[in-house]
Amino acid sequence: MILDIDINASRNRKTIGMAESMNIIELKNKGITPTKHTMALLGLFNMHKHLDANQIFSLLQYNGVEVSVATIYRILTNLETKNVIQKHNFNNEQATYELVIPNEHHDHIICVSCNKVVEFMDDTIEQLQNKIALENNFHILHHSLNIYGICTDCDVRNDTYQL
Amino acid sequence: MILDIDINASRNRKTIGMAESMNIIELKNKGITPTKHTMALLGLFNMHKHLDANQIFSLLQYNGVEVSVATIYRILTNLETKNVIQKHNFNNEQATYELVIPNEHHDHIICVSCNKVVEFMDDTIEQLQNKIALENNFHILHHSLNIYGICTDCDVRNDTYQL
DNA sequence: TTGCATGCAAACTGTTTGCAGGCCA
DNA sequence: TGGCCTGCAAACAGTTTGCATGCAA
Repeated sequence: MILDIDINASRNRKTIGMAESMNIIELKNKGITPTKHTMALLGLFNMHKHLDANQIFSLLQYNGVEVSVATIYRILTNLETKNVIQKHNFNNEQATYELVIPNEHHDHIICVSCNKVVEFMDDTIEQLQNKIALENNFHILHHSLNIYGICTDCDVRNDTYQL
Repeated sequence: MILDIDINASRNRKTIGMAESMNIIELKNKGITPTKHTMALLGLFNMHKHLDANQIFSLLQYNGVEVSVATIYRILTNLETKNVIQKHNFNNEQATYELVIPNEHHDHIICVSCNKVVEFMDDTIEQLQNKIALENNFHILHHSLNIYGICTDCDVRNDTYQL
C-alpha cells in the first residue's frame, strides 16, 4: 500500500479523536456507540476526505491510537450501515471511505497515478441519469460516476521524466 | 456465487468454442494465441454480454470444456491487456468482463437485486465529463458510470412478496 | 453484572504465481 | 527441441468472523 497522504495533517490537530462533523448525540441517535476508536476514526475524516482501511490503520497508529485492523473493519461496516460514511470502489484493490454529508452528493475524478481524488457535481448529469433509469424501467437507488485520469501534478512529473 | 444466467443459452449454439466477434487472424494480430480455451471463453460472450470468472468457469464446464480457474484468469488478464475485453467492478465482489467493441462506448445500469446489466449511452453526459475533467486539470483516460437500481422484474417480484 | 467493543488468529473470497508437465510448431 | 499453455497447489490481499477477554455503564 502506498500511503500518499500527508500523515502529519492529523497529528498537528489539537483534539485527535473528536470528529467535528458529527457530535456524540447524533451518533447515539443513530445507534452508534461513540467509543474511543470510533471517534478517533471519524476524526481522521476532518483532515482526509477519502481514506481506506489501511490508511486509517496507519494514521491511528501514528496518532498513538492502538487498534486492530479487525476493529477498523467492524467500525467501518457499522458506520456504513448507519449511513455515516460511504464506501467507494475506485479501483479493484481496497475500498475507500468518505463521510456522508446529508443532502450533498458528488462524483469523483481519480488520478490513476497518485490516487488523488477530486470531487465534482453536475446537475445536468444527475438529471440525465434519472431520465435514463426511467427509460430503462429501473427504480434508481444510487449511482457512481468515476472519471479516471492524470492530474496536473503527475502530468508535469511524467513530462520531466521524459526529458 | 449466484449463477443467474441462462446456462443453456450457450449450450444450444452449434459451434461452441468459436467467437463470432473476432476471428483468429484478428486475434493473432493482437498477439493472442487462439487456443481452444481462449476461443471457448470468447465464444461465451456471443450469448452473454457480461460475465465474471466464476460464471465463465461454470459455463465452460457445462459445455464440456475442461479448464482450471487459474487459466481463466490468465486468459482474462491477457485479453484485457490486449484490449479485447474490458474489466468492470460493478460491485465489491468479483470483476465482470465484456467484449470491447471498437469505437463503441457505453455505461451500465445494474440491478442490485438480480445483477442484470443494461447498457446505455448518452452523448451529453460524455461531453460533460470531458468538460469536467478539463476544468479540474485532469487529463482524462476513461470513466465508469454505473447506475444502481431495481429492475422492473425484481420490483414486481418484491411487490408480490409484500402482499 | 451484563452487554457490547475489542484483539487475536483463523477463515474466507477473489485473484495471482511458481513450478512441473504437456502439447504443438 | 523450444516455447508457450496449462493444472495444481500454494501464496497473496483485502476482508470477515469465532472466541475469549475486558472494559464500562
